[in-house]
Amino acid sequence: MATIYEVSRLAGVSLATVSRVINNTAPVREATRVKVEAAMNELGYRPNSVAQSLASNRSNSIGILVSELSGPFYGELLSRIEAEFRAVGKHVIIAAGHSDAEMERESIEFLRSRNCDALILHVESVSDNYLRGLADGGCAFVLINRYVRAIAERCITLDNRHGGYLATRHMLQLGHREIAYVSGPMWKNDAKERYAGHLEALAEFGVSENKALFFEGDFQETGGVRALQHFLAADASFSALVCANDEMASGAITAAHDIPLELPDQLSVIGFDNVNFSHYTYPKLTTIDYPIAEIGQMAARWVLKNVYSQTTTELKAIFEPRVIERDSTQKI
Amino acid sequence: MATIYEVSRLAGVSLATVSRVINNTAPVREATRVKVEAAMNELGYRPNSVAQSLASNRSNSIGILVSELSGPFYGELLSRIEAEFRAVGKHVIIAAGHSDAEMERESIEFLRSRNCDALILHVESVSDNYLRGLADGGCAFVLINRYVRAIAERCITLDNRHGGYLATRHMLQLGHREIAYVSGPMWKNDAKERYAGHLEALAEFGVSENKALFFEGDFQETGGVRALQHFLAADASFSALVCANDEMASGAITAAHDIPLELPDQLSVIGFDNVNFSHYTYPKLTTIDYPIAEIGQMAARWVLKNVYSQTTTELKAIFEPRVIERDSTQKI
DNA sequence: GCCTATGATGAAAGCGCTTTCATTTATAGC
DNA sequence: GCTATAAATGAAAGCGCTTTCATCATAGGC
Repeated sequence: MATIYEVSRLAGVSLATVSRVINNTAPVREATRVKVEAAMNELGYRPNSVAQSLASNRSNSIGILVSELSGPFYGELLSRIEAEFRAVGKHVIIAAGHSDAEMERESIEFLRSRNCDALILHVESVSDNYLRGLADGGCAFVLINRYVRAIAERCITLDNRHGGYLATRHMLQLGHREIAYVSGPMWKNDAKERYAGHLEALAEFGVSENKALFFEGDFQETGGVRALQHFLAADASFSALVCANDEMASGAITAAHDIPLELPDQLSVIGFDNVNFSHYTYPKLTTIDYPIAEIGQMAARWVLKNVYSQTTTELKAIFEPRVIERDSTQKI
Repeated sequence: MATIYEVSRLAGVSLATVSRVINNTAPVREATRVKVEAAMNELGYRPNSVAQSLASNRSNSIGILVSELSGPFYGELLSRIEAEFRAVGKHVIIAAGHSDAEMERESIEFLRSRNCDALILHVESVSDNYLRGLADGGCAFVLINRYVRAIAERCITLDNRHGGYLATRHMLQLGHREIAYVSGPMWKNDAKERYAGHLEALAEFGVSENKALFFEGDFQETGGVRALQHFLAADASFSALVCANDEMASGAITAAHDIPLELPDQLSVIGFDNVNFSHYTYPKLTTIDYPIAEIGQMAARWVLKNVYSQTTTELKAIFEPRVIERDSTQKI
């Protein structure tokens, strides 16, 4: 691989000048630029990005930490973030935190040791305090899907509470009054918020909460299966099932088929997230849209603006969910 | 951030010695090692990976190019590859090629310009010739899910033909004789191979091919929908539907529900890939397992062995598919 | 034509590490 | 105790770039 030195020799100019034409960082006479470009072409020169990083103290790499690389949710996120950075010649290093505090911390350290210019973090288990400390320590990062007051300006979130509210309100507006709720793990913030929204909608319609119609699942498909079995075994009476995510909704639908229960005639089901398999269920799942790609895009733009000082469109910190009505819900 | 120089000063040794304890690259007296480690701890020293890369000509980064970052298929692949490299302190840079020759080429160049030590490529559009040239050019890469004879030692593939064979044989063994086939785009190699396997199974059972029962789809859900509509509109007679991937199978199932057609009573459907949503369909999809995670793992090990000279378990180049029987197929 | 302001360019000093080679120190053999 | 050998360490030269600072060329103002 040719180096900048060889290019400078061939073009008959100094290293500095070649660097200038590469980075367009200072005016260069047209004739000189042409000479340099010709030399670069002749040698098939490509700058060594590692050397550039060392000298400029910029790696042009952004670390992304998500809980899982697989699963329908994060793929879209990564996809959008990658596209956004790729367009400006920066690259993305990925790591998985697996919803475990220790692994999340270790992953963050790993990414930092890689000299990332910035991090985009989707962490669930690490403490608010840790994140605050990270920010104080001068680490450039933006937080996705989590709100930490002390570093509010770095948080990009979905209004989960409103989403929970919309889901249950949708059922209420269809006339349902006996509404079972399958929550995610209550230690997870989004699970708590969605549930709070659920209660809010119930209250608004004057429906009192029935503890027998609450089940804490695990955000996995099996959680939905167990939830439905639990409600049925307890002989609970309900015409609608609100699930805190699509995986559990899908599990519940599967379990319902096995009973069998006619959907949506005997039971209306709504999910949350609008992951891309949600229309593969039968009946197609009504759900709450989680604009994860947009959120990823916004996170990327946050980095572009705050770390790379690029002017960009207005940043948006809170995204609004909305109901996607398909076939799994119905008037009672 | 502390530098190696400060550590050496504090420990009262030379740069070289500190480097030796960091990399464990030459024997260091125990007492010295302890001093150095104490100094590193005191300063909270972490080596600058960019400087390491520049000096050692090793970036410890591996570029991964897949068609899409989203979608059920690639997530698992990335997940496994990341885990494998992470365990040995290396990181993964990702890029998407979007099944477009130009973008694939550009992505490869992008990754190379990032000084990746090796590339793991899942490319569909770029030519065999280009790949051969890449190999000749000294680029270290391994190819996933594609076989190019000239660089066979770099290819890790699934036996797609055998998979296609298994899918159709499964139907034949259930007693089906009128079997419709929904192919992927025939310019894609795996689509061609799977179809070849289909024909092989038909031949083995003495069933002659019926052109009216072939449809070329796009590997997308809509392709499956259109396929079923096409066959029905043509008034074709068939009791089984073999789809070249799960997306199309899912589309076909959706379309069948709309007719409505009782599944699997009136029609047996089989997919291919065993992506993670395939059991969300109703009835749960019988399919051919594509061990994508294992393939990813093998690709990572190929790199570990051939690029980083690590001793590792035996490498395997061809993986075998197998039938995953669920509820969408049934004896006739 | 001379002076100044400005635009172009080059020399050279890093960036933080690895690695070679020479030197020093410890170990063993007698 | 002395030499031959091995083990441990240090000095210094890069790795390929960016960036500061000084210098040189050019053009306009009078």
